[in-house]
Amino acid sequence: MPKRSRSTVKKAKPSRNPEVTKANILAAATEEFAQYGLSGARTEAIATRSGVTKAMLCYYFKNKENLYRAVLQRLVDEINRAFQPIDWETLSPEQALAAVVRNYIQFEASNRWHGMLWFQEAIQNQGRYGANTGWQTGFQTIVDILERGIAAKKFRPVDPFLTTINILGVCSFYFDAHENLKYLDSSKELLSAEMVEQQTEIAVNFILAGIAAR
Amino acid sequence: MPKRSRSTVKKAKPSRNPEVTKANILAAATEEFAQYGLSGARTEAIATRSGVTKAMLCYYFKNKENLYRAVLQRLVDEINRAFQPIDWETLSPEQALAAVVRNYIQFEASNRWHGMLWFQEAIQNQGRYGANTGWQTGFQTIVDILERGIAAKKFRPVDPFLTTINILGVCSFYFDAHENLKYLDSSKELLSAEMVEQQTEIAVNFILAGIAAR
DNA sequence: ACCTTTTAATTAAACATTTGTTTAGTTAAA
DNA sequence: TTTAACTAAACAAATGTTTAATTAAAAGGT
Repeated sequence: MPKRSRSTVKKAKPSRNPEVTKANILAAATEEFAQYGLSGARTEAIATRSGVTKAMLCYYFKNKENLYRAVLQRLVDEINRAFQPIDWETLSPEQALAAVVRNYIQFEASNRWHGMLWFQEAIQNQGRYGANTGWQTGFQTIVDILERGIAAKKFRPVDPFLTTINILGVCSFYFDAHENLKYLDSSKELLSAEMVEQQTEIAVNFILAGIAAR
Repeated sequence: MPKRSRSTVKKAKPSRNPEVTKANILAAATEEFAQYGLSGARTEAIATRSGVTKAMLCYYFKNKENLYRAVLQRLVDEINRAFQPIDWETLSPEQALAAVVRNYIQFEASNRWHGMLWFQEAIQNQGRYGANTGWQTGFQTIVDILERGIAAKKFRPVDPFLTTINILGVCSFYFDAHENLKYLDSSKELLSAEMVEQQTEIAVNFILAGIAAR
């Protein structure tokens, strides 16, 4: 039997603080569910990762399925919060798109498990547990900007729906697939701040050039 | 407990033909491993999906881990075969890149489980079982074309490594994430021939415009 | 402050299923 | 009759959940 990967969550000693313990469990569960999905995740592994016993998971979250729901809910809250700040209407279509792309890449970079988790949710559970609310927010924002840019003749008359998918692909793929990509050039540390910064600029230029009117 | 999704593999009646049976098992296992990964996949499910008993899996493949290896190996063979046909050197950089992109999208479209399986392999097993041979072939091809196009001043002086990742992102994301994306517009059948054709053209234009010299 | 009582967080062990693998037997083709 | 494909049932190990006991903190009375 193959060994499972180690956690990046610090195994805190029992804190006897319900909020801290719950947060530790949620963090560990997020990792485990992102890697293995609902059915593949092991409660034992989540317990070890968060430094508590399996019984604690049921104590705070009743059961595995419920814990999974809690993890998804927290993620939805996080992404919704992350997409508040920018005031899109005051920017030109190009500036707005660049801002959204940077924002989205930044979010993917600081929430390594986000994309993976929705991915697992979709292919294992057909979105039963979250109706994939995780994508909707960012998606509509980009569609709107594209339509505005097309109307203003700043962008080519591309299909907004498919083009938004391709833009999200550029933003997500680097992070979602980085465990695969790292084998292609072992000298590059894909998640380092410098590489992420470099990829951000390249992605922004690539996307803007890809839809610019000429 | 959540129910698992149904299979698209026809449950053939016992054929008493070792080759056919092995092929059925491999097809069913490919789906199951793509959805759930090595540890999450259930031998019971693979057996049901291929219309045989669990014992057959051990009979032909010894154990789950070995069956997984066989699935990965078959995938590597398939992708290597798929990337033979095109004679890159006789084409211009633009033509060559367009051809590779079309070819790759075509491959993703007809091998729904390919991308998902390497994804699971990477995040669950850190590439232990295949060293991610699945990406290498297509990747280097694109890097070479980009370098040729840059040298010929047909392409902007982009970073070939990161740009190739972004190109692969555009080609893969539509299919890898389609279980998520389908919730965004339920009126569109993303894997239909027409939609795939449309997405192919949009992706080719988007990519070529994204790196073209101006 | 000090001791007792209560409450809640936590654990260890038990339990019932599930799951991967093996065994022994059965069926059909050669 | 022999051989190989295949099945049903048994087995042992794992896995999700529950139970009962333990620990530490908070609360309350003197």
